[in-house]
Amino acid sequence: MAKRESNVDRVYEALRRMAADFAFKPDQRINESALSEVLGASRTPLREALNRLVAEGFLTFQNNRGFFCRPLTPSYILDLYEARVAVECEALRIACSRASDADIAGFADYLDRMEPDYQSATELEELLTLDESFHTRLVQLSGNSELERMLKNLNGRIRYIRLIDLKRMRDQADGQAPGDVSAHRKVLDALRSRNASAAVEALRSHIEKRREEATEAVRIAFSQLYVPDE
Amino acid sequence: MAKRESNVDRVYEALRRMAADFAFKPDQRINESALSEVLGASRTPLREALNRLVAEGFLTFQNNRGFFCRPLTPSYILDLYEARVAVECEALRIACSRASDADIAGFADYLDRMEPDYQSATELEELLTLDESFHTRLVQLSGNSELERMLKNLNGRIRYIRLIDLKRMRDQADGQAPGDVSAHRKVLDALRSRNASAAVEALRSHIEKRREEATEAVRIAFSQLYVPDE
DNA sequence: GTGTTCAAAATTGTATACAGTTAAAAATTC
DNA sequence: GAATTTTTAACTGTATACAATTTTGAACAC
Repeated sequence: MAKRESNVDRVYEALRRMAADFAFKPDQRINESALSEVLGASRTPLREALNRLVAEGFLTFQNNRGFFCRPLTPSYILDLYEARVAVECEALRIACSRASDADIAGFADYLDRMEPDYQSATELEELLTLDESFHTRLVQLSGNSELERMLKNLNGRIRYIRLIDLKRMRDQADGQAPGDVSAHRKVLDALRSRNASAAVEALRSHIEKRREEATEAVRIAFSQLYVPDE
Repeated sequence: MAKRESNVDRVYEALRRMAADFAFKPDQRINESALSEVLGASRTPLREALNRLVAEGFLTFQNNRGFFCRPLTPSYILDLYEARVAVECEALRIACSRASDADIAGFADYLDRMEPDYQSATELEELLTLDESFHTRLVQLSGNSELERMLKNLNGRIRYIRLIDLKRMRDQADGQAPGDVSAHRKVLDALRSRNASAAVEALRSHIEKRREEATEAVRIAFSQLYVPDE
């Protein structure tokens, strides 16, 4: 029986999760020796995994100084969401002209099946997974694996931001509830009628609205976090 | 005096160049020991560089089997060009609404200065660099470093395809000459008048036209390459 | 010849050692 | 006591060794 997962893969997955959840403090150096002990692997596979994460934009790297956790700044958040608009809207445009009727119907079914879960979800992680999977499946309808890869990367880096946003939405419940899928339905309806420009505009405004909320949520969370301590 | 560039950086750059120019045969395993000797470094930094390239999509990796050069297939080429449309068109849209007049004027100056070089360029590499820099600078006008990072990655992987395309354009000279910048001018004019939708459509059709040519050029190049040998 | 089995060789996976560099602490100067 | 230099410690960079795995190829059966 062949071993399916290598040590590097395991370490990589663990690190990605840690980076996505900001288990590392922003801009702080990551100590390789300490981390390798925690993860139960030597520095060699650890550094290979860290190099992957640098290439993917989760971490940064400086010569002879090591690996650092990338901090969350407003302009970084803006960049990530704009990149999502680029990737998702173009994927949707392609899907409108290229996806089969069967695939679109399958996507519609999926949304129907998920809606009850979406509205009854109590855990933020659960909500987040459902939201992410809507966007992922949408991009998959384009059949373009480069766009899919890009979205996966962006989603990984946006995860923490989304969590902060969802937390605020649940706590405050001003405006729409976290489980609102009406924006998703609007996109689906336009897709079903193969109206590319309407679909793209619906998706664009959905993502941009979420970006505004998220930026504000992160701003508030950080202002509460960085109270001058003494 | 601090050493600016590490061994990994040097190896990474060499490998990226090799991968972009298909110095490795498609789908063939990359021998780490042999390669480390060629590059004058041990396997440790070599593997770190290889891991970066896998994360960036230049190479693939299989557990216990090693690193492989990714083959050029028609659907892969399509995916890359579609991703370019996604990234560049959204960047252009953002640039239309956000770039300063001064930055746009600077971009126009750049195009004016480059046009003579473009038309007199004899080396394919030179033409390629000029074409790439137009698109890179365009994306930089958006001020979004994620889109810039994405384009850089795509350009790296498309390089070889573009070379094949330019070679064919020069050899055949059917249709437009390689040094034709009229499509670039059209994009610039729309950008200058801040007409986002016109600019985006001009850029989209430019990239898509190039994609069609490139796909055809690669098809022909490969059909000549893969003649049954005996 | 084709397919199978097994041994040998080659190759990858990872721990470890040590050199080179940076960061921290201590000593020194003003 | 603040700033500067020197010393020490910690950490990163990379070569190397060896274990685990895969590939190769020879021997064999049919």
